[in-house]
Amino acid sequence: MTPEAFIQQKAAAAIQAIYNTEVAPGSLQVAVTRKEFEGDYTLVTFPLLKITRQAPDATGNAIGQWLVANVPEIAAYNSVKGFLNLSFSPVYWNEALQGIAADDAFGQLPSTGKRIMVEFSSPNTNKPLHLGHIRNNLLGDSVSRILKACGNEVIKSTIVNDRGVHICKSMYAWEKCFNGATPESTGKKGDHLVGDCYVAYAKMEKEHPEVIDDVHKMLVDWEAGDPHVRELWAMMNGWVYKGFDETYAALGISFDQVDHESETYLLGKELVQKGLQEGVFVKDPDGSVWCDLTADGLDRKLVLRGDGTSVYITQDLGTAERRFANFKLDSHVYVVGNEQDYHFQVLKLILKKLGFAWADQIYHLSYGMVELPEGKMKSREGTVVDADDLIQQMYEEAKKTSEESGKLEGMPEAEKEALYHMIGLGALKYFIIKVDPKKTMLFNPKESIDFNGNTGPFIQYTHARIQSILRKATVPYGPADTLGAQPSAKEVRLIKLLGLYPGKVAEAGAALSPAIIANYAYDLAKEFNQYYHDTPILKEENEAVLKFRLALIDTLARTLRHAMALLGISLPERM
RNA sequence: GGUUCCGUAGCUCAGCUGGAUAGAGCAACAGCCUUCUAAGCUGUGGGUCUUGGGUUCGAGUCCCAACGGAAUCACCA
Repeated sequence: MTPEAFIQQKAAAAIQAIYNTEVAPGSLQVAVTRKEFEGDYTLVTFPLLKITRQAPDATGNAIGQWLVANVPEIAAYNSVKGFLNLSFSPVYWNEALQGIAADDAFGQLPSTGKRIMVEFSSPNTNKPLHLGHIRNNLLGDSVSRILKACGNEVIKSTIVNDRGVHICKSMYAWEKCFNGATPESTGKKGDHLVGDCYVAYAKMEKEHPEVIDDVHKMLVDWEAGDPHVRELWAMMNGWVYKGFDETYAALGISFDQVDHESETYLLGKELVQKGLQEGVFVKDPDGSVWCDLTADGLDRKLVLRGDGTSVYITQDLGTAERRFANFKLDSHVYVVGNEQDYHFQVLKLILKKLGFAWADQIYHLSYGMVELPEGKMKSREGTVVDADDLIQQMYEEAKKTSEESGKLEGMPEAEKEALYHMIGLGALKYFIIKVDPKKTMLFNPKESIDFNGNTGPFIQYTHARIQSILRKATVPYGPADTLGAQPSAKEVRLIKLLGLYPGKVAEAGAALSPAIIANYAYDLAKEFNQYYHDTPILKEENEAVLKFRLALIDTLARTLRHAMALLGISLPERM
């Protein structure tokens, strides 16, 4: 039970005893005491005045007195202007810490028995990944880990947009003006080469607008299964996949289920027929099929063209239906930019009209764009921040900082390399993930990403500090030692923070917001560094106190590792 | 024009279901390494929480309106 819930329960008993009135424990307001006041948790008494018929302070005093007299865990109280501040006994905190230290699965919530699919990344195959994709990938990966920690079974999925006019554009340009260039012949990553083709095409179209007709013919040929076009398509997509795989590997991201639009783009057509029969859709004289959403405050939405071909939402309807059926999903999270808010609103609504009960279990994790100081990234103007470049840049920054510090002497070269990657990635991931997903965020390439302050490396560094102490410890220690000494005020603060963690995991899962975990991890690291600064650990002569502290910081390190792992960030032993 | 999201320190961001004097980091300035890792710690300065109403004992938080910014409203994906 959390300390808040404990106080709610006991305060309700107090009110019952003193005022002979029953209140629901959950309705009582309990918050962490502000640090300028004495106490651990605060009961807000204002809402109780109607029951007590007393002034705020008198109410606080009455309840406080009863609690101290009847609840052994509560050691002291003071009442200030309607705020009843309660202090727990030291033993309470010892036991709280012990509970956490002895729990190997601390941070892992009980199973819900639910299966959730998280779709993210879903790239186009005509250009390399950029910073916007990184935000998508990191959010999707992290949310998957968080939902797992919340006790769900999670299936990470992506749908590769491998067909359509965009890839035909790259194919067209490659045939016209790349002289058979390949990743091997140019030494270029495949996705970058195909991206170059796309840029080259844009230039061609500007000078000769008629080339678009050839591209459209290519698309028609593709759909007809023309061997030459299919072969070219397969080859170029193959290059892109290889390039993407490298980027995913560098980011530490993987999928359980990979779909390709070339295989799913025809899905949803039967669903349209079903909708027509049920009167959910209507057919216009030209043969096109629509869903009328005007009664819901939206427009009419096309679901099938007059020539019988599908539009984007057609296959999305079909894909959703197939996934819920095939995987027996309880819910489905789509990590897609906020530019598609309207699309998902419509998608859910149509699925609901088609009678699917699970339509309400579709969540659009809508995230904001990443902007540069000059505004939006534009591939045509060359202001896109390339994912591979950025990852490389962070690695170099980490290497430089590490070498300057000189702390890695004697470490094997291979280990150093791995560490630079870990730190560079940690900086990048944390930078992106600490921001509330729904907010537009700013990236300034000139300032790059900091390694000081509220950053990934700060937390990694904190962890390395703790591990350094634990390595040097000469006495054994374990969960039982958490009972061996009375915690100081700073130690109580740390234990209190630790206790918040499972709640933060639940909160992050409910809000689909990894930022909650990131900010928590920062608070915990920050608090430890203050503690570290003025509390010597290894120098402590009282062995019971020494062991208590070792057990405490070991638990801290473990919790930091767990939290950061939910963000896909590893913490080093040294740095 | 309709809908949705956003607006907190010079900059980047926190702020839990409404609670006490709105917090961090960066940048600026001043300190702390013969002492467990200075990627750290301590301190100073910096705010009409866009504005105006409303609900409430109490509003950065909830409601309404205005202003500013973004996205979207395709037989594109």
